[in-house]
Amino acid sequence: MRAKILLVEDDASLIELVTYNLEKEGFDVVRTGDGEEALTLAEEEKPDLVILDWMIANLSGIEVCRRLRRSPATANLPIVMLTARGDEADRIRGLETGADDYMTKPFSPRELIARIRAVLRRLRPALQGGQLEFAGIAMDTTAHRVTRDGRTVQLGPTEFRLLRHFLEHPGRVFSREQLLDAVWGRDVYVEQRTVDVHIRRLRKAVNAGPAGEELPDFIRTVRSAGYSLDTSPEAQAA
Amino acid sequence: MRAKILLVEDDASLIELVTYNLEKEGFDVVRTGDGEEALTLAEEEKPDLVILDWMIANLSGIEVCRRLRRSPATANLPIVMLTARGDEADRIRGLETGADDYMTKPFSPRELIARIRAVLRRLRPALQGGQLEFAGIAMDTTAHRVTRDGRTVQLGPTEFRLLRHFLEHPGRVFSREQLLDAVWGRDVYVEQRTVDVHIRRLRKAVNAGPAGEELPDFIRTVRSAGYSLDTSPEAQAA
DNA sequence: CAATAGTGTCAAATATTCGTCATATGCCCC
DNA sequence: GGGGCATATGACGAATATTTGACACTATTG
Repeated sequence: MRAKILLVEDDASLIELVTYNLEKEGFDVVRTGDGEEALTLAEEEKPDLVILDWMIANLSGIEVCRRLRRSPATANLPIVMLTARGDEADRIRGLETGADDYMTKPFSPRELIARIRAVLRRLRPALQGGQLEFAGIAMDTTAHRVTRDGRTVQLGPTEFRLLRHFLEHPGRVFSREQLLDAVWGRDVYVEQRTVDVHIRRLRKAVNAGPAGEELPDFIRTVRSAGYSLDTSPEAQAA
Repeated sequence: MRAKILLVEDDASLIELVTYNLEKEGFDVVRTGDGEEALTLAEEEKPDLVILDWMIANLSGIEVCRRLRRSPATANLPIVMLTARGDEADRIRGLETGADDYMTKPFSPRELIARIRAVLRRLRPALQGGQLEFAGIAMDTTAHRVTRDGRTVQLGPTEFRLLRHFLEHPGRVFSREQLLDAVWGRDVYVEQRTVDVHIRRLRKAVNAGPAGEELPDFIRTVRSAGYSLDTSPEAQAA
């Protein structure tokens, strides 16, 4: 998932420089140079992070920061302040008002990116790792939660590990033996056919539609070879 | 609760300066100038944050950072790198290796404190003596008060810490072992099943409705994995 | 120092998940 | 079209994991 960044800045050349670098790094950028508008955009666009200049029109950056923190909808939005005021007192004031990081101009775009990533790494683990996704099936490994098209799917521990293994190796075909090694453990003695049963349980749970009916199967049976996530174009489209 | 800070630094005058300022601000400080020892202390002392100098004995700061991130026990420990190397490339390397913030010498102690607070505000909201809230359950960590839908909930000390831990990491699943480490302390020998009992007591206290009846459970049991705050959409709606 | 609240263990009661089997169904090749 | 396999499916007792109530013991409080 791409992270969306709200850039609040009124210096045209800086906007260009920062936008260019952010987009190059795979972020979506929304821009404004106006403090009031920044507050509106923060609510409406639901950005993952705000870069906030101190000197902007209508409302100072620090005031925007304060208001963002006060509104429940944006109280947790990560904020990186970015400004020409290099004064120690200002930096401290910015941080105490609720900014997560503070950089003074002139700054290195690469360092800005690195700091943004550091903040996001903390705040949106989902944007980093722990999150696996495939054709509408999403797994959060830290929360131990699986959803299909947004609806929670109930899985037993073994089915959970099995699905994780498939999601970690999309498309690849695994023999029953390989699956037993990877999912059950190398030294467990279990019938190979047991895998079939768990594949069945996994299919049943994940393919169950909202109205009790069947969604397209996401596991491909490869006769005489094993199973894999179905990465064929038809399955993807579904 | 006072936050404990591990200061990894070998310049005596800096140690003194930083320690003085941290203690004045109400932090507990643990110190070492040795990289290997830093790793041991990070595990044993369970600090809330590490201040890490780049140039230290035995292992470089960056290597310590890398290893802290790699070990599951310390992977989430906040790290502020602090060093004379002001090189942009070094700063970026530090941030990319997993540091949460990066300051270069010479630095202002007040700014260091402000940055530490900014990081802790994110990572350990409870240390700031704030308000934690989730789905109608509110905890005032300074007043040691918990309410559900406005009604006060009576909790024992252990249940309180347990709930706080969940509120600080919403949605994340913790094994019994992790909970014992985090809530009871690393060196306490207690049966893992004891966790179940406290989960039960916590549930009983918090889920008790006004008319003596049951509110929806806010803790999710993840079979064979542990427990978590229930952040599923269904639970949120309730 | 008595009263009360809080803790950690245990064991019985439940609840869920697992592995296997027998049978049904499908697929491929002759 | 008919073997001969391979996979799918439903059922079930066994194995695991969690919930719960009771109890003895330890802090804490006044």
